[in-house]
Amino acid sequence: MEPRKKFQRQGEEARREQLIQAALEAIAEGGFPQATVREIALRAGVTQGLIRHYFASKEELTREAYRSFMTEMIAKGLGAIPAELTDPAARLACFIAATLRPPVMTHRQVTLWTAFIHRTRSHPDLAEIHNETYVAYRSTIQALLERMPGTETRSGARALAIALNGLIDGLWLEGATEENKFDPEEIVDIALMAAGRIVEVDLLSHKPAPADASRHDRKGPP
Amino acid sequence: MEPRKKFQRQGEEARREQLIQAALEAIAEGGFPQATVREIALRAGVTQGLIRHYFASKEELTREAYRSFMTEMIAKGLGAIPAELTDPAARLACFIAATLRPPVMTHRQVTLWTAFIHRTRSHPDLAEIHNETYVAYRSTIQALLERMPGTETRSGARALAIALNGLIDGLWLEGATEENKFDPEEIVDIALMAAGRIVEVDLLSHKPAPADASRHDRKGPP
DNA sequence: TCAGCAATTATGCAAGTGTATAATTTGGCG
DNA sequence: CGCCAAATTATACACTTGCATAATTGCTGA
Repeated sequence: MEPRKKFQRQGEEARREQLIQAALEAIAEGGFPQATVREIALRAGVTQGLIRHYFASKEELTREAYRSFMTEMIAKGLGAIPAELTDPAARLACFIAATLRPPVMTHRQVTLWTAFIHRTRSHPDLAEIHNETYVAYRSTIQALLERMPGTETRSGARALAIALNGLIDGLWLEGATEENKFDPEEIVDIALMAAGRIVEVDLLSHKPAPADASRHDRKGPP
Repeated sequence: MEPRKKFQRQGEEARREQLIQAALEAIAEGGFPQATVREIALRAGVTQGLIRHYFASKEELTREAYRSFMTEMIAKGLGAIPAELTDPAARLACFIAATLRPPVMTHRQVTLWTAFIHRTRSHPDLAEIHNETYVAYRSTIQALLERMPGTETRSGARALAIALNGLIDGLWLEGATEENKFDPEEIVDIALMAAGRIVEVDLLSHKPAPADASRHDRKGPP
């Protein structure tokens, strides 16, 4: 008879986070149907009973994973705007570029998004999370627009924010779909060109330089 | 003992179409997980064995449903452009407006799209269908652009087509998500404004009148 | 050190899934 | 009419799923 599996105890917080990450990994790699309780447990290196111990149901784990995913993604986009940058156009350009580059525009991210967005349609609790994060996202854009020329009226700002939001979302979706192999920076250039024309301000001249990929895996100088 | 169910024979073509429509209905209403073989059969008014008789597997039914759905949706958008319309700007405006109005921009359509797009990530055969239809869609836009000013160079036309495609897709997705209750025509106006600025041509003046809803359910005059 | 409790594993179960196969009915054709 | 292939129904099966519950183990505090 095989011996019982050895294990280490972990704090509640760490385990929950670990299970959430394992769930996201499973969904990203195999799609939602493959992300069974057993598969998630396997990836987390635990047995399936533990999931039930920390989450009342698989639905609850799904909810938390969705919230974690969306929150983190928005933070990544906003975090790319340097605090010391004051020019509204430059800030907007920064946000757009960050949204259309890794780690936000990624095959994995889009896959996860598509997985959740469908569930959103039949699960009101997921729809609520979608709403919260979506509103936060669009008001972010609107805030970036507010100090720019041509946005004197509220209705004007609203329309521009909706248009920009659509453009960015659409390009994000398009750009991370594996088959349309775009040059990494092409989507950013197109987005800045188009967004600039929509708000009638030159954004391309404020394009931030892409992160240097050669330094990506390094923590310090060689 | 209950008597065996009575049935009528139908031609192969009719049955296949019927099953495909039932599958789409099931997916649209209950999401992909609810669209089981039994559920689809129930909606089609047949027993589950029949599905297997016409489709080698559920996967095959899914494929055909996806293809049918996408083909029909593209046709709806293109079909809205009157043949006698020659002005390129007017034709583009027509296409955009049709894409952002019913029956293309609809909660049901977006729900179906989200259902399939996720499956696309793990099923190469579905990804292939996605690609086919997607390429057709974007080259449609590019064709509409080709005779417009500012698209002299190929690269210019390509960039504009990508931008426009992103804008339209993003607004389509946004506009049919139930929570953001937009005024029906608001999205169209915003799209024409933004697209017009991107291609630097006035599109709003070419906006086609919305279909008269009051005549919708009528076949003829009262 | 050791008892006790929470964390974790192990096992089982009922429901639902896609699919295979056998049994019937239908409609057309001689 | 009567027959036969094809269409359709009915039944069964093996498998997976989420969840519940019992059995163990690791850790901590006295």
